[in-house]
Amino acid sequence: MAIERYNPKQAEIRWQRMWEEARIFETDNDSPAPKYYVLEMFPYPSGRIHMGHVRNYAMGDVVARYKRARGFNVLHPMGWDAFGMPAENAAIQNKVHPRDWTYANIDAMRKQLKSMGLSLDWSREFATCDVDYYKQQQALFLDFLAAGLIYRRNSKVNWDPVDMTVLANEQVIDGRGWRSGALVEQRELTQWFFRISDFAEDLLASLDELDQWPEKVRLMQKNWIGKSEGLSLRWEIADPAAAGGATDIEVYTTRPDTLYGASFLAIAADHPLAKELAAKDPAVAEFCDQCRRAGTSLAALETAEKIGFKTAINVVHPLDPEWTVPVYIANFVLMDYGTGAIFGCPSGDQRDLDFARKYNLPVTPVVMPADADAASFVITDTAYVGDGVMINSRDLDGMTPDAAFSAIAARLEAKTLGNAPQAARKTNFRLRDWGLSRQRYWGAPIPVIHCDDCGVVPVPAKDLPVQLPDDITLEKPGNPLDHHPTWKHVDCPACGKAARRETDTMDTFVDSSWYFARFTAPRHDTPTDPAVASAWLPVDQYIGGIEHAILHLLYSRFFTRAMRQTGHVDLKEPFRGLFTQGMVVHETYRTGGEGKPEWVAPAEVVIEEAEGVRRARHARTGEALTIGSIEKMSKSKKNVVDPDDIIDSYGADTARFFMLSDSPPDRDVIWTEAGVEGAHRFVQRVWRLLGEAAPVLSQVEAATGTAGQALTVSRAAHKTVKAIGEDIEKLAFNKAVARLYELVNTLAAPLSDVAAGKADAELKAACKQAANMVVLLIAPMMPHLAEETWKLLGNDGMVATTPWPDYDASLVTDDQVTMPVQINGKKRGELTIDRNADQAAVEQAVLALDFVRNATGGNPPRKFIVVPQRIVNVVV
RNA sequence: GCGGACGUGGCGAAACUGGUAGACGCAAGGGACUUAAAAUCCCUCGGCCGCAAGGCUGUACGGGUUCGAUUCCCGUCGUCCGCACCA
Repeated sequence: MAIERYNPKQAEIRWQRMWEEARIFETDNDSPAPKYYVLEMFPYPSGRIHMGHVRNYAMGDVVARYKRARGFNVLHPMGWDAFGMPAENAAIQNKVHPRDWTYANIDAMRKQLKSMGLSLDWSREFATCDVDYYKQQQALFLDFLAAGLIYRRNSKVNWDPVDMTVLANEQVIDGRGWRSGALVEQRELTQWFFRISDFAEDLLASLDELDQWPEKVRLMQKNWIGKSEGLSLRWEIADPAAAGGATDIEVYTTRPDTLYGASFLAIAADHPLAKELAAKDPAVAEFCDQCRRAGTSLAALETAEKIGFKTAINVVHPLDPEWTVPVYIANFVLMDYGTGAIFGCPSGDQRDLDFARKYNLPVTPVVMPADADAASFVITDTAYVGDGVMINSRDLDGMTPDAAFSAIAARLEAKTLGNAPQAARKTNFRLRDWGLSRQRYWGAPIPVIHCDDCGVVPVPAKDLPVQLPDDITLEKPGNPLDHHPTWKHVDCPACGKAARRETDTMDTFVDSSWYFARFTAPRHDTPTDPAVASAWLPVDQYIGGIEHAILHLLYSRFFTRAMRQTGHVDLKEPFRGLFTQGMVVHETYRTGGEGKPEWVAPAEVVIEEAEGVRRARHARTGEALTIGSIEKMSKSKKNVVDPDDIIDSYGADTARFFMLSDSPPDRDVIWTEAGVEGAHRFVQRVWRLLGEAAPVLSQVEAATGTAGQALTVSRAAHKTVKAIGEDIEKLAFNKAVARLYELVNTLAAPLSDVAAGKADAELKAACKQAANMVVLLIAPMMPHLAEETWKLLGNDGMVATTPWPDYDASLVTDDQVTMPVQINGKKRGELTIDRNADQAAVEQAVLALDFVRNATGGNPPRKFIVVPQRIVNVVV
């Protein structure tokens, strides 16, 4: 019987409307069902969704629909990370207000997302640029400020003197502003900071509990936090007059065990002592300037030679009053790590060694490998950083470095210099406090007021929101809020005198550090409804790109702790499960010219294959094109495929299904036209097979088969139900897809028999059951096709509200197992035997096999290994 | 430089906890149906030998442990990612 091809265009819109009208994806906070919160990283409203979004949201939607079918009360919201620079850039380029540009983009993208048929609760939607959202964020700011979690200090920033703006490190390219091209200056500005470094220890320790996070992300965060244990140690200045009165220099070291190998001290160019010397000596000043200039260019750092400036200062070795070492100012010492000063042990640190060789400083080995000979062990051009045994270290000789560390730490902690212990054990972190001030318009205003008399005065909570003005000029360089004629002028809330608003806005990372909490009660009149937030959080499954492995996730973890401290939530870790999905990549095509490639979009390319060689040519001009490497879809390489085009020609189900098939979800997936067509063939195949059998099956009650072909059908279906459930739990969507193909392949013949009227009652019943299972199994991935076929098969209600099918455990294990039989570890045959056959029975059966008898020659085998239900190995 | 991940057919991949390597898909080749095309269906598809049955070989490379290794260990090569003068 012929059946019309499936028309996704009509069906998909129809079902999207049905779901929306029935409001089945709107989540009730009061449902008694167990909660499940699945969240995909919310998008920046750039204007159009891209294939990366399709992949991300397809995955999240599988989880959401699956968990819903499993009886969970699922929260699956969507919103917009809507503040940020692109809106300002667009405003300048297109003369459109950042707000209008942003909300227009949101409208366009919402429409696109809706066409994907995602089971989202749109009633909770918000954008971070909504006044209500940033009002609540300002309230959080005030609470954090009151709790001492935010402070203000001077800090160096990258300043673009042409655009008159602060640049993020990523916006500084080769020492120049990314847009103006002007040489970037280092400026000191007063900035607001979150005290994230106070939480370093806890943020690090809690990583161990995040066992549903990728190991890779945990490791990246661990390295980013960068804990090191060492000793803070003061060296007495031998000649205080040369140091302008300072009496000691404090250094930080993780290797106090190498103290007897010390041959110099080095301080950063920004060290207070260096600044003091520079004030008196132009040569020092010149050297320090040179260090700072080199420091602005990241590229220069990699190749920078270690250079130093020898000061007139000498310091006394902490363990030998007769021993002094010189003090250098050095370009490789950083002021913002440790104390900005180090002691150099050239034998145990490559940088120190390079430095010592350059300035002819002594190199004394103090640690050698345990099996080396102390008399002959020398350091030439490679420092020895490994473990081993102490040498040339007086009474420490023979100890391990660990023991020497403790011994020296104990000795110097007990010794006093001035009126204080000379040394103290100290833990250092690489993690810096998070600067949140941005000198921009399109962000949440920082709600404080500066008063000449009262200083910094928080905006009273009743005066929130501090709303962005609409009438701004973006063409003029600098911060639009600062040069707005009236906005910043207010009266001081404390004394009533004329005062000024803070004109800085918040870093957009602030917006995304708590949105997951806001979704739990998005219209509440405080940042969260603490009881509701605590019931929903943590997010059970968070899905997004690996590019947020450090900053966004770390900031969100900090924010959750800070919100707990201020009573907004009662948990520490916001995301229980994290999944980082791979990118969508595509071949690139370019015109032949070697010098300047012209990239050509896939939509304009025709691929031909002859004699195993793929060739590309331009669809319009016929010009031969070079097929380039496979890369992340990007505008610059033009290798983008527009989701709208795909949904338009194949439907959302095909796009979703293809995004989930083939590649493991954490790996990159290659978008190919052939692959999409393969996915679409499957959509049509399911439709055809079920559709042709539907006239019969819709008249039949589903039942499990008990014998013959009916039993085979039921076994296959039940096994797949079990396997796909397990696959989705593990987010192994590619495997779930493979099993669907497999099941549909085995059902093809029986379903054709049913359609042709060649099936008996039992087979029909088994096929009905199996067909229903297929529909329910494809539903999380291809929800529209599922609804359509569900109806076709004569079932009631919507798949979206139908529970996940149960499988019969007795059907998923076979009575007989076929085990490979190996002789000396090589497979020589098979044995099919009762599943529960004991060792002796297996042994007897195996020894009776012809090829085994030939191999053993009738003799008893040397060894006989049986792994039950797995394999047999006979060693002869 | 430091840290980590990975390396399996022409391609994307699968293989539970050390137990039949290559499921499933794509591409390719052959065939059926068709006036033809599309669609659909059937067959082949790691390499070598063989008419066949079957055998040998094969998971980057070289070793090792084991009855048995894609999986564990050591070394080499390659690719990718993160951090980076962090004391």
